[in-house]
Amino acid sequence: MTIQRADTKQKILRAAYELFYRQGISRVSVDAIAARAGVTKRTVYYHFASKDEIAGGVLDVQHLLLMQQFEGWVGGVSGGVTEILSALFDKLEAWSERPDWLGSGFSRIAAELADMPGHPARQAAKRHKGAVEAWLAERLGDAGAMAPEQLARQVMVLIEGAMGLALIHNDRGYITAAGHAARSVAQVNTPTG
Amino acid sequence: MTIQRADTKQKILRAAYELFYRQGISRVSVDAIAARAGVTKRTVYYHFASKDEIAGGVLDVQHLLLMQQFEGWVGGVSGGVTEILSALFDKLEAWSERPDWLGSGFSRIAAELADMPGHPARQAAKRHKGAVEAWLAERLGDAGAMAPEQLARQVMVLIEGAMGLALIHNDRGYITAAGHAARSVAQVNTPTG
DNA sequence: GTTCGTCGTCTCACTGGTGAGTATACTTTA
DNA sequence: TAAAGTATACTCACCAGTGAGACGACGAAC
Repeated sequence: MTIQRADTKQKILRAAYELFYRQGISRVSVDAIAARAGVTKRTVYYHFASKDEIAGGVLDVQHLLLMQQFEGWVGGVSGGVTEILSALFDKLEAWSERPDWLGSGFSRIAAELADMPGHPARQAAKRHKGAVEAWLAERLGDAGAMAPEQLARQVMVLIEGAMGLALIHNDRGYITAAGHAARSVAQVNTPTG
Repeated sequence: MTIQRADTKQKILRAAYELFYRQGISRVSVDAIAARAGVTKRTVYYHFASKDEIAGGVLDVQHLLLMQQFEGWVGGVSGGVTEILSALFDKLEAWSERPDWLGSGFSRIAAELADMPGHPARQAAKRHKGAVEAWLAERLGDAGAMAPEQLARQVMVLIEGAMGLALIHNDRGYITAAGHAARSVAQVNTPTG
């Protein structure tokens, strides 16, 4: 039955996401995914051709969810560039307070698979980061930034670095610092007024 | 013989470094390390108690090498904050041009082991990043930065993010952008003059 | 409206291979 | 000869992926 099928597949994807986010791809076995989803491994391989395909599926779902997340965080902000950046980094900081927070799953998987540029999960990470940057550039442009693409790229670097160092040091102060830096960069980037 | 012993141990560490840097820890087997070092696995386990201990040893060596690297890059720069930051990001960009470049090994291993804060390699990464930040703060303070610790932290975020995104997108433009951002941040941070 | 065959979905049990780590014995050198 | 260092050959657990078939729903035949 179609409904049953979709349900099982979603269960597998959810289980895989939880495990992949915590442990990365290499250290998670398909057996573990199956066990967490409450099905047998053979069922997993009925729905997915390979472990890599599961990873690809997980990241596709996450990409959609995260774009909604960003839109929800910043979509309603009505001020200028500074207000957008403040809102963005505040939300990032709040997100990082969650007890199960382990940084950006996309970045961590890209780091894990650094030597495999063609891996589906690497490609998904690249597409995701590119989409976020483009979305941010548009938001910043609408808010009156002078060189929105350039500013968006610098802000992306700050987000990426803040997540990485907050994780390494288990210190959210890096996100605060990145927020300050983002506003400094925007200030230099903006016609004085 | 002590010399022989040290020699074999160094060979193992070098082989392990090359494999770990490329593939991370999980995907590298002790068999592979032994093969690359030209010894048997039993010999590896004579010199190291476990795979984790090999990883820790590798990162300890890398930490020393990288601190020398940074000192070599920036130690001779005699200008102010802007000159130091320019030199730093120029060197980072040049480093990233190397064909076998795969970002910061410390960051990538920290990402891989995100769920294991007590792992020796995680601890080593944390110590390393902390040491670099402290060193940078000192350099920036000597060069006349107003709030060197704060600036160093922001620059660390930019370095971290630049490495991460340059790797994901295979685009060194992120390092250039980070360099510009660093100088913007420093400019805001500095008494006008 | 009951039997039958088919299809989508799922399980059990397995393969071939690799993982970390080790028991034991041989070699070299002081 | 005693100790350090290396090798052969192994244990046991786990891995990605598969072969063969069981279960239940559903339409067709009668």
